[in-house]
Amino acid sequence: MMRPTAKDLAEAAGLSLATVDRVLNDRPNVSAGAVRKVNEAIERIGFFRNPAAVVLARNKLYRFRFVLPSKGDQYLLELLQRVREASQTLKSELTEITVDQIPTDDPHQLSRHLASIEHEAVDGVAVMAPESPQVRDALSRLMLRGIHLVQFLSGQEKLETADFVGVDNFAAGATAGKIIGRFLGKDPGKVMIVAETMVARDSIERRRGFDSIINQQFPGLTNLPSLETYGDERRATAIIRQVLEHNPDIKAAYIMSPESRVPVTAIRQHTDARRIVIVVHERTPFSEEALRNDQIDTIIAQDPGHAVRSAIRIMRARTDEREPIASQEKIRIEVLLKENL
Amino acid sequence: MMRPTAKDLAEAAGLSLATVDRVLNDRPNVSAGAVRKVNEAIERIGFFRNPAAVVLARNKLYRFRFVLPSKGDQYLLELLQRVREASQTLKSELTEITVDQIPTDDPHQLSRHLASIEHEAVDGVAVMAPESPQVRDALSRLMLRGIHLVQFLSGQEKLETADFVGVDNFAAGATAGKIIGRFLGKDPGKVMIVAETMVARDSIERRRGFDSIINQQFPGLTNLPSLETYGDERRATAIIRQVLEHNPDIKAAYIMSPESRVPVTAIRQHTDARRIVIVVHERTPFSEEALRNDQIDTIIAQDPGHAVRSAIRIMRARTDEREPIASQEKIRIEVLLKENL
DNA sequence: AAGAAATTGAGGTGCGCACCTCAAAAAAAC
DNA sequence: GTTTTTTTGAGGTGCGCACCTCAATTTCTT
Repeated sequence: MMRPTAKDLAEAAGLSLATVDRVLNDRPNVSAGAVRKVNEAIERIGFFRNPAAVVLARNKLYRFRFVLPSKGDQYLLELLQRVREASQTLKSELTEITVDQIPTDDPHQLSRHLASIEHEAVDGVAVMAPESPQVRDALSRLMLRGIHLVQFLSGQEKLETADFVGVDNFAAGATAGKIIGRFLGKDPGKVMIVAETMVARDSIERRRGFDSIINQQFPGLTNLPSLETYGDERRATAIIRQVLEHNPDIKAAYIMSPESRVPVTAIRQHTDARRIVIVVHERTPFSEEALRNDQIDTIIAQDPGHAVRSAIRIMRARTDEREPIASQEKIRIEVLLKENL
Repeated sequence: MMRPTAKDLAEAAGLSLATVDRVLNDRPNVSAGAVRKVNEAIERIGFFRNPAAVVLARNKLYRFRFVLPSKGDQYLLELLQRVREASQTLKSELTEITVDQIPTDDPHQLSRHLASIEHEAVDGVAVMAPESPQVRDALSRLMLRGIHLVQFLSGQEKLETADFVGVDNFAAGATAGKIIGRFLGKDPGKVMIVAETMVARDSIERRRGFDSIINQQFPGLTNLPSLETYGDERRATAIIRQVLEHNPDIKAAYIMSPESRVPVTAIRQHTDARRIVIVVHERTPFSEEALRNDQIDTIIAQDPGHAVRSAIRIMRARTDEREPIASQEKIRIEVLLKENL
């Protein structure tokens, strides 16, 4: 009836509590036979450590940190909000979460910052930053110091030994392509593609996914070269306008950057008469509103709340030396229409 | 530096540990002044009970139960699988989950079963069952007995005092309508709609949502009356065939029931030449495969794993007398294409 | 003012485990 | 066979809280 305790386990294994404790906690000086006996008994009586007792006895705080860009778009704000929420909720669960905002586009500064993170201060770090060899090295060294790393929402080339939280950007691009292709039907036309920069790995993969679908399945459509805004509003508005004027047969636009306000506004200003299909990334107050007002047609999103919680769960599991549950930690590529917002 | 403990709290409040304990656990014989002092001190020093210690001291198991239909489709199997998974994971977290499979379409039997659930045996129950006044009463009585109820994935009319886990079926139907409308473009045509039965509230709401979008936004399309399969394969195949033959201008099909194998197979048999758009509900091995093979175009899904975990989290929160975190517990209407499976 | 009732304090126990020490027993090495 | 090393056992402490008892103090009654 009652859950078996370690004492029951010791009895079942025919050993003392001390030996059982040694086996359970991988302490030295245990014979192979004892290990076997204990494991057998665990199976036999169905023993589980009471996690509450473990936490209490270890009396340890989980200390996790998010390293995020210092400036960014609305999506970043959403993300920060979710981290704060999670932090609040987890305060009562022995988990302390801090956020460092760093100019992540400066590899020097970022890797210096990463180098300054001590194992004494933190158990796990979730980093969202663009790729660079320096950063990659800094991350590797972080892991060597025994800190559990989560590569958070894209950026770096995947380190094999680190966990990753985020979507498959090739698939995300492909999904955008499929939506645009199907919404346009058989009419031929051109597709405008806007990115903040094509240096980032995310943009490259999205573009590849997008191209692959359009080229294979929608031969009537032609993808224009990617427009890069460099986060500059004036530049963005100008080049979008120019491209729209030179290509009256543009039927759709794919905004790959998480910041969609500037491109969408620019497009809408110059296409009053034409109704072109627009697909953007990430759910933000702006994109949500735009979807509601029929300014855009679809949002391809990854739920930031999910991502944050998933990263935390993974860091927690790693700290406990457990395997994360893969199925639960996969971030879905969400397709949002006005109807399922 | 250290987390404040109850002892620190007592000191800060200028009271004894015993009184603090009385306040924290709502025990009798405490003056209003003491309550005030303690609450003030809690705010001041930022006290949180160590949940691990609470669980350990209370030494109590969470006992939750899922009441599900006894027979059903692949989606039900998925659901059972997810419940088993969660049950396995939570075994190590003092949570015990049982499943009762009941012929939920027999209100007598179901309400008798619900009546037999004792508060001594279970802290919370998640019920998935079609609506009926009898069942509704049985559920109300269940709650009066102090058992926390979650209305699980549709079925009953919502009880105000109970929690609900599931999607908005009107919105789900609307989403299906939007997809079909946009995929078909401007071509006029008819849409076939298949349900298991139109008695169930879910089907009715999905149909209403679907109709509202098609009628408002896609005037070229006409929705045919709902075909009811009653879960009978032969009947389903026959009526689908008949309707397809009588309506050569059918351009799309919306399968509302979670069982999509029979209708999709029937449709594909009789539309080799025509390529009609098919939207189905729920991700199952069949629907997933069909999407991969281009037999269908879109799946509207609600993640069963999510739903199960959400129901458990809610029952747990209620048992702890905490508020569930609403934002985390909302089940999304997922739009699945081949690309974002 | 005396008795009754309500409130507070002091102190103990147990929840299940981690972590520690010291002695005893068993196995290995010589 | 003796010494060294390894393995085991017994026992204790503390983690932070819930829950209980009994006595002491305060507040309310009349």
